[in-house]
Amino acid sequence: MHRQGRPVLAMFPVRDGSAKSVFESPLGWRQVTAFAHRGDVLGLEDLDGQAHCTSAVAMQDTHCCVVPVETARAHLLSAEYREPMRSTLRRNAERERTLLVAIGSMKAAQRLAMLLLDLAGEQRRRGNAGAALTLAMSRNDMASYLGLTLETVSRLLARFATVGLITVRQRQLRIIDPAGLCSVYEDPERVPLRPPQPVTDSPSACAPGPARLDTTQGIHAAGTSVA
Amino acid sequence: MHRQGRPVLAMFPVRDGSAKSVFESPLGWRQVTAFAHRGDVLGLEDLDGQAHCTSAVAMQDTHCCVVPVETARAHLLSAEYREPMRSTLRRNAERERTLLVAIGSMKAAQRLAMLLLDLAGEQRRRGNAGAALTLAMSRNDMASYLGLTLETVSRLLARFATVGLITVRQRQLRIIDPAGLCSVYEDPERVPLRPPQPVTDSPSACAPGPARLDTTQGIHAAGTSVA
DNA sequence: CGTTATTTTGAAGACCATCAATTACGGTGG
DNA sequence: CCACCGTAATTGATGGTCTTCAAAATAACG
Repeated sequence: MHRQGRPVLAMFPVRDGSAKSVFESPLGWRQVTAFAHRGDVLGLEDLDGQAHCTSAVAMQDTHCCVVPVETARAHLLSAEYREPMRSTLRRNAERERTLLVAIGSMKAAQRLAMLLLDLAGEQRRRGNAGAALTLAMSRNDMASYLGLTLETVSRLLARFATVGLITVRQRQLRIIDPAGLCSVYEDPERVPLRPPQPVTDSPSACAPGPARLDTTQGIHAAGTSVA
Repeated sequence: MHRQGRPVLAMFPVRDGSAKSVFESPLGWRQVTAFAHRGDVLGLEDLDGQAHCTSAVAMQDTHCCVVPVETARAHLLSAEYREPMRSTLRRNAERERTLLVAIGSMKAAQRLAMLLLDLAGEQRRRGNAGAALTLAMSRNDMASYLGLTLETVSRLLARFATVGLITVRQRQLRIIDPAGLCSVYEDPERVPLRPPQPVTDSPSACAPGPARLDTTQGIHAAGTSVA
Protein backbone atom coordinates (compact mmCIF):
# COMPACT_ATOMS: atom_id res chain seq x y z
CA MET A 1 0.00 0.00 0.00
CA HIS A 2 1.68 3.20 1.09
CA ARG A 3 3.95 4.29 3.85
CA GLN A 4 4.20 7.50 5.77
CA GLY A 5 6.81 9.78 4.27
CA ARG A 6 6.98 7.98 0.96
CA PRO A 7 6.14 9.89 -2.20
CA VAL A 8 2.54 9.83 -3.32
CA LEU A 9 2.27 7.54 -6.31
CA ALA A 10 -1.34 6.48 -6.23
CA MET A 11 -4.52 6.16 -4.27
CA PHE A 12 -5.98 2.79 -3.37
CA PRO A 13 -9.69 2.11 -3.38
CA VAL A 14 -10.28 -0.96 -1.25
CA ARG A 15 -11.92 -3.66 -3.30
CA ASP A 16 -12.01 -6.27 -0.61
CA GLY A 17 -10.73 -6.69 2.90
CA SER A 18 -9.82 -3.96 5.34
CA ALA A 19 -6.93 -1.84 6.49
CA LYS A 20 -5.95 0.68 9.10
CA SER A 21 -4.25 4.04 8.74
CA VAL A 22 -1.38 4.44 11.15
CA PHE A 23 0.22 7.73 11.98
CA GLU A 24 3.63 7.92 13.55
CA SER A 25 4.28 11.12 15.43
CA PRO A 26 7.65 12.89 15.30
CA LEU A 27 8.57 11.23 18.57
CA GLY A 28 7.79 7.75 17.42
CA TRP A 29 4.39 7.35 19.02
CA ARG A 30 2.18 5.30 16.79
CA GLN A 31 -1.57 5.50 16.62
CA VAL A 32 -4.32 4.15 14.42
CA THR A 33 -6.19 7.10 12.96
CA ALA A 34 -8.72 5.40 10.72
CA PHE A 35 -10.13 2.12 9.56
CA ALA A 36 -10.90 1.43 5.91
CA HIS A 37 -13.20 -1.18 4.45
CA ARG A 38 -14.51 -2.09 1.04
CA GLY A 39 -15.35 1.07 -0.81
CA ASP A 40 -13.08 3.32 1.19
CA VAL A 41 -10.06 4.84 -0.45
CA LEU A 42 -6.60 4.67 1.06
CA GLY A 43 -4.24 7.55 0.49
CA LEU A 44 -7.01 9.84 -0.63
CA GLU A 45 -6.14 12.57 1.86
CA ASP A 46 -2.59 12.79 0.61
CA LEU A 47 -3.37 13.43 -3.03
CA ASP A 48 -2.32 17.02 -3.05
CA GLY A 49 0.90 16.53 -1.20
CA GLN A 50 4.23 15.04 -2.11
CA ALA A 51 4.43 12.48 0.65
CA HIS A 52 1.94 10.29 2.43
CA CYS A 53 1.25 11.40 5.95
CA THR A 54 0.09 8.05 7.25
CA SER A 55 0.87 4.43 6.55
CA ALA A 56 -1.73 1.91 5.48
CA VAL A 57 -1.58 -1.53 6.99
CA ALA A 58 -3.84 -4.39 5.96
CA MET A 59 -5.72 -6.15 8.72
CA GLN A 60 -6.51 -9.21 6.63
CA ASP A 61 -6.14 -10.38 3.08
CA THR A 62 -6.99 -7.25 1.23
CA HIS A 63 -7.24 -6.37 -2.42
CA CYS A 64 -7.33 -2.87 -3.69
CA CYS A 65 -7.15 -1.01 -6.95
CA VAL A 66 -4.25 1.23 -7.78
CA VAL A 67 -5.15 4.59 -9.22
CA PRO A 68 -2.04 6.53 -10.23
CA VAL A 69 -1.77 10.06 -8.91
CA GLU A 70 -2.19 11.69 -12.29
CA THR A 71 -5.44 9.85 -12.83
CA ALA A 72 -6.57 10.51 -9.29
CA ARG A 73 -5.82 14.19 -9.51
CA ALA A 74 -7.59 14.37 -12.80
CA HIS A 75 -10.62 12.82 -11.15
CA LEU A 76 -10.47 15.51 -8.50
CA LEU A 77 -11.06 18.03 -11.26
CA SER A 78 -13.50 16.06 -13.34
CA ALA A 79 -17.18 16.89 -13.11
CA GLU A 80 -18.07 13.30 -12.54
CA TYR A 81 -15.85 12.32 -9.62
CA ARG A 82 -15.11 15.61 -7.96
CA GLU A 83 -18.10 15.80 -5.71
CA PRO A 84 -18.10 12.26 -4.38
CA MET A 85 -14.38 12.44 -3.71
CA ARG A 86 -14.61 15.72 -1.90
CA SER A 87 -17.58 14.55 0.04
CA THR A 88 -15.59 11.55 1.20
CA LEU A 89 -12.69 13.79 2.14
CA ARG A 90 -15.00 15.97 4.18
CA ARG A 91 -16.55 13.00 5.94
CA ASN A 92 -13.14 11.69 6.87
CA ALA A 93 -12.01 15.05 8.18
CA GLU A 94 -15.17 15.36 10.23
CA ARG A 95 -14.67 11.91 11.64
CA GLU A 96 -11.10 12.67 12.57
CA ARG A 97 -12.14 15.82 14.40
CA THR A 98 -14.91 13.99 16.16
CA LEU A 99 -12.39 11.41 17.21
CA LEU A 100 -10.17 14.14 18.56
CA VAL A 101 -12.95 15.50 20.72
CA ALA A 102 -13.93 12.01 21.79
CA ILE A 103 -10.43 11.16 22.92
CA GLY A 104 -10.03 14.54 24.48
CA SER A 105 -13.14 14.67 26.54
CA MET A 106 -15.23 11.54 26.55
CA LYS A 107 -15.02 8.53 28.80
CA ALA A 108 -13.73 5.21 27.62
CA ALA A 109 -17.14 3.59 27.39
CA GLN A 110 -18.49 6.42 25.30
CA ARG A 111 -15.62 6.21 22.89
CA LEU A 112 -15.99 2.49 22.46
CA ALA A 113 -19.73 2.83 21.90
CA MET A 114 -18.96 5.44 19.31
CA LEU A 115 -16.63 3.14 17.47
CA LEU A 116 -19.07 0.25 17.49
CA LEU A 117 -21.92 2.41 16.24
CA ASP A 118 -19.64 3.84 13.61
CA LEU A 119 -18.56 0.44 12.41
CA ALA A 120 -22.15 -0.74 12.31
CA GLY A 121 -23.15 2.36 10.40
CA GLU A 122 -20.40 1.91 7.86
CA GLN A 123 -21.37 -1.69 7.40
CA ARG A 124 -24.97 -0.71 6.88
CA ARG A 125 -23.93 1.98 4.46
CA ARG A 126 -22.28 -0.62 2.33
CA GLY A 127 -25.13 -3.02 2.19
CA ASN A 128 -24.58 -5.59 4.90
CA ALA A 129 -27.62 -4.74 6.91
CA GLY A 130 -27.29 -7.56 9.42
CA ALA A 131 -26.43 -6.60 12.96
CA ALA A 132 -23.55 -9.05 12.97
CA LEU A 133 -20.12 -7.49 12.72
CA THR A 134 -16.84 -9.19 12.13
CA LEU A 135 -14.15 -7.05 13.63
CA ALA A 136 -11.15 -7.06 11.40
CA MET A 137 -9.01 -5.18 13.86
CA SER A 138 -7.41 -6.44 17.04
CA ARG A 139 -8.21 -5.12 20.49
CA ASN A 140 -4.91 -3.33 20.29
CA ASP A 141 -5.98 -1.51 17.15
CA MET A 142 -9.24 -0.45 18.70
CA ALA A 143 -7.44 0.72 21.80
CA SER A 144 -4.94 2.70 19.79
CA TYR A 145 -7.68 4.30 17.76
CA LEU A 146 -9.57 5.28 20.90
CA GLY A 147 -6.61 6.35 22.96
CA LEU A 148 -6.98 3.47 25.39
CA THR A 149 -5.25 0.23 26.28
CA LEU A 150 -6.26 -3.13 24.96
CA GLU A 151 -7.19 -4.30 28.43
CA THR A 152 -9.64 -1.48 28.86
CA VAL A 153 -11.25 -2.26 25.53
CA SER A 154 -11.54 -5.91 26.42
CA ARG A 155 -13.08 -5.16 29.78
CA LEU A 156 -15.54 -2.68 28.36
CA LEU A 157 -16.69 -5.10 25.71
CA ALA A 158 -17.25 -7.61 28.46
CA ARG A 159 -19.26 -5.09 30.43
CA PHE A 160 -21.29 -4.12 27.39
CA ALA A 161 -22.08 -7.77 26.94
CA THR A 162 -23.09 -8.43 30.52
CA VAL A 163 -25.64 -5.63 30.43
CA GLY A 164 -27.06 -6.89 27.20
CA LEU A 165 -25.93 -4.21 24.82
CA ILE A 166 -23.97 -6.55 22.63
CA THR A 167 -22.65 -10.04 22.35
CA VAL A 168 -18.99 -10.64 21.68
CA ARG A 169 -17.02 -13.69 21.00
CA GLN A 170 -13.53 -12.88 19.97
CA ARG A 171 -14.03 -10.91 16.82
CA GLN A 172 -17.64 -11.77 16.23
CA LEU A 173 -19.73 -8.96 17.55
CA ARG A 174 -23.45 -8.37 17.44
CA ILE A 175 -25.21 -5.25 18.54
CA ILE A 176 -28.26 -6.29 20.51
CA ASP A 177 -29.45 -2.94 21.76
CA PRO A 178 -28.50 -0.11 19.42
CA ALA A 179 -30.51 2.45 21.34
CA GLY A 180 -28.83 1.46 24.55
CA LEU A 181 -25.41 1.69 22.95
CA CYS A 182 -26.33 5.06 21.60
CA SER A 183 -27.29 6.32 25.02
CA VAL A 184 -23.99 5.08 26.38
CA TYR A 185 -22.33 7.07 23.64
CA GLU A 186 -24.29 10.17 24.49
CA ASP A 187 -24.32 10.14 28.23
CA PRO A 188 -21.12 10.09 30.29
CA GLU A 189 -23.05 8.80 33.28
CA ARG A 190 -24.65 5.88 31.58
CA VAL A 191 -21.56 3.78 31.76
CA PRO A 192 -22.56 0.18 32.24
CA LEU A 193 -22.14 -0.33 35.95
CA ARG A 194 -19.60 -2.69 37.24
CA PRO A 195 -21.43 -5.40 39.20
CA PRO A 196 -22.58 -3.09 42.03
CA GLN A 197 -24.41 -5.74 43.95
CA PRO A 198 -24.75 -9.21 42.55
CA VAL A 199 -28.10 -8.70 40.89
CA THR A 200 -30.40 -11.62 40.85
CA ASP A 201 -32.30 -11.03 37.67
CA SER A 202 -32.99 -7.31 37.32
CA PRO A 203 -33.59 -6.44 33.67
CA SER A 204 -30.38 -4.59 33.11
CA ALA A 205 -29.14 -1.76 35.18
CA CYS A 206 -29.48 1.36 33.09
CA ALA A 207 -30.41 4.02 35.53
CA PRO A 208 -31.80 7.47 35.25
CA GLY A 209 -32.95 8.81 31.92
CA PRO A 210 -36.14 8.57 29.98
CA ALA A 211 -34.02 6.72 27.50
CA ARG A 212 -36.62 4.68 25.82
CA LEU A 213 -34.71 1.50 25.67
CA ASP A 214 -37.25 -0.61 24.05
CA THR A 215 -37.62 -3.25 26.66
CA THR A 216 -35.23 -5.65 25.21
CA GLN A 217 -35.64 -7.57 28.36
CA GLY A 218 -35.24 -11.13 27.38
CA ILE A 219 -31.53 -10.49 27.44
CA HIS A 220 -29.96 -13.77 28.31
CA ALA A 221 -26.75 -12.16 29.37
CA ALA A 222 -24.86 -15.37 29.30
CA GLY A 223 -22.76 -13.75 26.62
CA THR A 224 -21.53 -15.89 23.82
CA SER A 225 -24.35 -17.48 22.03
CA VAL A 226 -24.51 -16.14 18.52
CA ALA A 227 -23.18 -18.14 15.68
CA MET B 1 -15.12 35.72 11.71
CA HIS B 2 -16.76 32.45 10.79
CA ARG B 3 -18.95 29.94 12.49
CA GLN B 4 -19.16 26.20 12.20
CA GLY B 5 -21.86 25.20 9.75
CA ARG B 6 -22.10 28.58 8.10
CA PRO B 7 -21.38 28.87 4.38
CA VAL B 8 -17.82 29.61 3.38
CA LEU B 9 -17.63 33.20 2.26
CA ALA B 10 -14.02 34.07 2.83
CA MET B 11 -10.76 33.23 4.50
CA PHE B 12 -9.24 35.45 7.15
CA PRO B 13 -5.52 36.05 7.42
CA VAL B 14 -4.84 37.34 10.91
CA ARG B 15 -3.24 40.73 10.74
CA ASP B 16 -3.01 41.30 14.44
CA GLY B 17 -4.17 39.60 17.59
CA SER B 18 -5.03 35.94 18.01
CA ALA B 19 -7.91 33.52 17.81
CA LYS B 20 -8.84 29.94 18.52
CA SER B 21 -10.59 27.41 16.34
CA VAL B 22 -13.38 25.64 18.17
CA PHE B 23 -14.99 22.45 16.99
CA GLU B 24 -18.34 21.34 18.27
CA SER B 25 -18.97 17.64 17.96
CA PRO B 26 -22.35 16.24 16.94
CA LEU B 27 -23.14 15.68 20.60
CA GLY B 28 -22.36 19.20 21.65
CA TRP B 29 -18.90 18.63 23.06
CA ARG B 30 -16.76 21.62 22.36
CA GLN B 31 -13.00 21.60 21.98
CA VAL B 32 -10.33 24.00 20.90
CA THR B 33 -8.53 22.49 17.93
CA ALA B 34 -6.07 25.19 17.01
CA PHE B 35 -4.66 28.55 17.91
CA ALA B 36 -4.00 31.23 15.32
CA HIS B 37 -1.73 34.24 15.57
CA ARG B 38 -0.52 36.96 13.29
CA GLY B 39 0.23 35.48 9.91
CA ASP B 40 -2.00 32.46 10.32
CA VAL B 41 -5.08 32.13 8.19
CA LEU B 42 -8.50 31.37 9.64
CA GLY B 43 -10.89 29.30 7.58
CA LEU B 44 -8.20 28.13 5.25
CA GLU B 45 -9.02 24.47 5.73
CA ASP B 46 -12.61 24.96 4.70
CA LEU B 47 -11.95 26.58 1.34
CA ASP B 48 -13.05 23.64 -0.74
CA GLY B 49 -16.19 22.92 1.17
CA GLN B 50 -19.54 24.65 1.40
CA ALA B 51 -19.62 25.11 5.14
CA HIS B 52 -17.05 25.89 7.77
CA CYS B 53 -16.24 22.94 9.97
CA THR B 54 -15.02 24.94 12.94
CA SER B 55 -15.78 28.29 14.50
CA ALA B 56 -13.19 30.99 15.01
CA VAL B 57 -13.25 32.93 18.24
CA ALA B 58 -10.99 35.88 18.98
CA MET B 59 -8.98 35.69 22.17
CA GLN B 60 -8.24 39.41 22.25
CA ASP B 61 -8.74 42.45 20.07
CA THR B 62 -7.97 40.98 16.69
CA HIS B 63 -7.85 42.39 13.20
CA CYS B 64 -7.84 40.26 10.14
CA CYS B 65 -8.14 40.64 6.42
CA VAL B 66 -11.09 39.27 4.52
CA VAL B 67 -10.27 37.37 1.37
CA PRO B 68 -13.44 36.34 -0.47
CA VAL B 69 -13.70 32.71 -1.45
CA GLU B 70 -13.40 33.33 -5.16
CA THR B 71 -10.16 35.19 -4.64
CA ALA B 72 -8.91 32.61 -2.17
CA ARG B 73 -9.72 29.73 -4.46
CA ALA B 74 -8.07 31.51 -7.30
CA HIS B 75 -4.97 31.85 -5.17
CA LEU B 76 -5.05 28.14 -4.56
CA LEU B 77 -4.58 27.67 -8.27
CA SER B 78 -2.17 30.50 -8.93
CA ALA B 79 1.48 29.73 -9.33
CA GLU B 80 2.45 32.33 -6.81
CA TYR B 81 0.33 31.41 -3.80
CA ARG B 82 -0.38 27.75 -4.34
CA GLU B 83 2.67 26.34 -2.71
CA PRO B 84 2.76 28.46 0.42
CA MET B 85 -0.94 27.89 0.99
CA ARG B 86 -0.69 24.17 0.54
CA SER B 87 2.35 24.04 2.72
CA THR B 88 0.43 25.77 5.47
CA LEU B 89 -2.45 23.38 5.02
CA ARG B 90 -0.11 20.44 5.36
CA ARG B 91 1.52 21.85 8.45
CA ASN B 92 -1.82 22.33 10.08
CA ALA B 93 -2.94 18.84 9.24
CA GLU B 94 0.27 17.44 10.62
CA ARG B 95 -0.14 19.41 13.77
CA GLU B 96 -3.68 18.22 14.21
CA ARG B 97 -2.61 14.61 13.84
CA THR B 98 0.24 15.10 16.24
CA LEU B 99 -2.24 16.57 18.68
CA LEU B 100 -4.43 13.53 18.26
CA VAL B 101 -1.59 11.21 19.14
CA ALA B 102 -0.55 13.43 22.01
CA ILE B 103 -4.00 13.44 23.55
CA GLY B 104 -4.39 9.77 22.85
CA SER B 105 -1.22 8.50 24.36
CA MET B 106 0.92 11.05 26.11
CA LYS B 107 0.83 12.22 29.69
CA ALA B 108 -0.48 15.59 30.71
CA ALA B 109 2.95 17.09 31.34
CA GLN B 110 4.19 16.00 27.94
CA ARG B 111 1.23 17.54 26.21
CA LEU B 112 1.63 20.82 27.98
CA ALA B 113 5.34 20.91 27.23
CA MET B 114 4.47 20.26 23.61
CA LEU B 115 2.09 23.18 23.53
CA LEU B 116 4.57 25.56 25.13
CA LEU B 117 7.33 24.56 22.77
CA ASP B 118 4.97 24.88 19.87
CA LEU B 119 3.87 28.35 20.90
CA ALA B 120 7.46 29.40 21.36
CA GLY B 121 8.36 28.00 17.97
CA GLU B 122 5.52 29.81 16.28
CA GLN B 123 6.53 33.03 17.93
CA ARG B 124 10.10 32.55 16.81
CA ARG B 125 8.91 31.77 13.32
CA ARG B 126 7.21 35.12 13.16
CA GLY B 127 10.11 37.17 14.34
CA ASN B 128 9.66 37.70 18.06
CA ALA B 129 12.78 35.89 19.08
CA GLY B 130 12.59 36.73 22.76
CA ALA B 131 11.88 33.91 25.16
CA ALA B 132 8.97 35.83 26.67
CA LEU B 133 5.53 34.65 25.68
CA THR B 134 2.25 36.35 26.31
CA LEU B 135 -0.40 33.70 26.38
CA ALA B 136 -3.49 34.99 24.68
CA MET B 137 -5.56 31.99 25.67
CA SER B 138 -7.02 31.16 29.03
CA ARG B 139 -6.12 28.07 31.06
CA ASN B 140 -9.43 26.72 29.99
CA ASP B 141 -8.50 27.05 26.33
CA MET B 142 -5.19 25.34 26.87
CA ALA B 143 -6.91 22.58 28.78
CA SER B 144 -9.50 22.09 26.10
CA TYR B 145 -6.85 21.99 23.41
CA LEU B 146 -4.87 19.40 25.34
CA GLY B 147 -7.77 17.29 26.50
CA LEU B 148 -7.26 18.23 30.16
CA THR B 149 -8.91 20.35 32.80
CA LEU B 150 -7.90 23.88 33.63
CA GLU B 151 -6.83 22.84 37.10
CA THR B 152 -4.41 20.30 35.74
CA VAL B 153 -2.92 22.88 33.40
CA SER B 154 -2.54 25.34 36.21
CA ARG B 155 -0.90 22.80 38.50
CA LEU B 156 1.47 21.63 35.79
CA LEU B 157 2.55 25.16 34.99
CA ALA B 158 3.25 25.65 38.66
CA ARG B 159 5.30 22.47 38.76
CA PHE B 160 7.18 23.45 35.64
CA ALA B 161 7.99 26.71 37.34
CA THR B 162 9.13 25.20 40.63
CA VAL B 163 11.65 23.00 38.85
CA GLY B 164 12.99 25.91 36.88
CA LEU B 165 11.73 25.07 33.43
CA ILE B 166 9.69 28.23 33.06
CA THR B 167 8.43 31.23 34.91
CA VAL B 168 4.75 32.05 34.86
CA ARG B 169 2.78 34.90 36.17
CA GLN B 170 -0.75 34.82 34.95
CA ARG B 171 -0.40 34.99 31.22
CA GLN B 172 3.20 36.09 31.09
CA LEU B 173 5.32 33.06 30.46
CA ARG B 174 9.01 32.70 29.92
CA ILE B 175 10.76 29.54 28.92
CA ILE B 176 13.88 29.27 31.01
CA ASP B 177 15.10 25.85 30.04
CA PRO B 178 14.03 24.87 26.53
CA ALA B 179 16.11 21.71 26.56
CA GLY B 180 14.54 20.63 29.82
CA LEU B 181 11.07 21.30 28.50
CA CYS B 182 11.92 19.36 25.43
CA SER B 183 12.99 16.38 27.44
CA VAL B 184 9.75 16.55 29.39
CA TYR B 185 7.96 16.48 26.08
CA GLU B 186 9.91 13.50 24.88
CA ASP B 187 10.10 11.35 27.97
CA PRO B 188 6.98 10.16 29.77
CA GLU B 189 9.05 9.50 32.89
CA ARG B 190 10.60 12.89 33.13
CA VAL B 191 7.55 14.51 34.61
CA PRO B 192 8.67 17.27 36.92
CA LEU B 193 8.74 15.74 40.35
CA ARG B 194 6.28 17.00 42.85
CA PRO B 195 8.28 19.04 45.41
CA PRO B 196 10.63 16.32 46.66
CA GLN B 197 12.78 18.65 48.69
CA PRO B 198 12.88 22.40 48.23
CA VAL B 199 16.22 22.91 46.56
CA THR B 200 18.26 25.83 47.77
CA ASP B 201 20.15 26.71 44.65
CA SER B 202 21.04 23.50 42.84
CA PRO B 203 20.86 24.05 39.10
CA SER B 204 17.52 22.22 38.77
CA ALA B 205 16.89 18.61 38.05
CA CYS B 206 16.94 18.62 34.28
CA ALA B 207 19.37 16.03 33.25
CA PRO B 208 20.86 15.82 29.83
CA GLY B 209 20.80 19.19 28.19
CA PRO B 210 23.07 22.10 28.82
CA ALA B 211 20.10 23.53 30.67
CA ARG B 212 21.42 27.00 31.15
CA LEU B 213 18.80 28.57 33.35
CA ASP B 214 19.56 32.19 33.75
CA THR B 215 17.41 33.00 36.74
CA THR B 216 15.24 35.56 35.06
CA GLN B 217 12.89 36.51 37.79
CA GLY B 218 10.52 39.36 38.36
CA ILE B 219 8.64 39.66 35.12
CA HIS B 220 5.90 42.13 35.74
CA ALA B 221 4.04 43.06 32.61
CA ALA B 222 0.42 44.02 32.49
CA GLY B 223 -1.63 42.21 29.87
CA THR B 224 -3.63 43.68 27.03
CA SER B 225 -2.03 46.62 25.37
CA VAL B 226 -2.66 46.21 21.69
CA ALA B 227 -4.98 48.61 19.95
C1' DC C 1 0.39 -31.22 18.89
C1' DG C 2 3.40 -27.82 20.43
C1' DT C 3 4.11 -22.92 19.84
C1' DT C 4 2.84 -18.29 19.49
C1' DA C 5 -0.23 -14.45 19.30
C1' DT C 6 -4.41 -12.67 20.95
C1' DT C 7 -7.67 -12.08 24.46
C1' DT C 8 -9.49 -12.31 28.97
C1' DT C 9 -9.35 -11.46 33.84
C1' DG C 10 -7.39 -9.92 38.30
C1' DA C 11 -5.15 -6.72 41.65
C1' DA C 12 -2.77 -2.50 42.73
C1' DG C 13 -2.08 2.14 42.31
C1' DA C 14 -0.90 6.40 39.14
C1' DC C 15 -2.83 10.00 37.17
C1' DC C 16 -6.04 13.13 36.53
C1' DA C 17 -10.93 14.92 37.23
C1' DT C 18 -14.00 16.70 40.35
C1' DC C 19 -15.60 19.56 43.99
C1' DA C 20 -14.72 23.40 46.78
C1' DA C 21 -12.49 27.37 48.69
C1' DT C 22 -9.26 31.10 48.26
C1' DT C 23 -6.60 34.47 45.80
C1' DA C 24 -5.43 37.60 41.99
C1' DC C 25 -6.74 40.62 38.39
C1' DG C 26 -9.51 44.05 35.53
C1' DG C 27 -13.12 46.93 35.17
C1' DT C 28 -16.82 49.99 37.03
C1' DG C 29 -18.84 53.34 39.72
C1' DG C 30 -19.25 55.72 43.94
C1' DC D 1 -8.68 56.45 45.29
C1' DC D 2 -10.97 52.71 47.07
C1' DA D 3 -14.87 49.42 47.48
C1' DC D 4 -17.21 46.33 44.74
C1' DC D 5 -18.00 42.74 41.39
C1' DG D 6 -17.14 39.14 37.92
C1' DT D 7 -13.93 36.39 35.62
C1' DA D 8 -9.74 33.92 35.71
C1' DA D 9 -6.31 31.46 38.18
C1' DT D 10 -4.38 29.00 42.09
C1' DT D 11 -4.36 25.48 45.49
C1' DG D 12 -6.03 21.60 48.36
C1' DA D 13 -8.40 17.20 49.31
C1' DT D 14 -10.61 13.18 47.60
C1' DG D 15 -11.67 9.47 44.81
C1' DG D 16 -12.87 7.42 40.08
C1' DT D 17 -11.13 5.89 35.82
C1' DC D 18 -7.91 3.96 33.54
C1' DT D 19 -3.14 2.11 33.16
C1' DT D 20 0.16 -1.05 34.46
C1' DC D 21 1.93 -5.44 35.65
C1' DA D 22 1.06 -10.22 35.75
C1' DA D 23 -1.01 -14.59 34.77
C1' DA D 24 -4.27 -17.65 32.79
C1' DA D 25 -7.29 -18.99 28.98
C1' DT D 26 -8.44 -19.13 24.28
C1' DA D 27 -7.64 -19.11 19.47
C1' DA D 28 -4.53 -19.39 15.43
C1' DC D 29 -0.70 -21.64 12.97
C1' DG D 30 2.76 -24.63 11.19
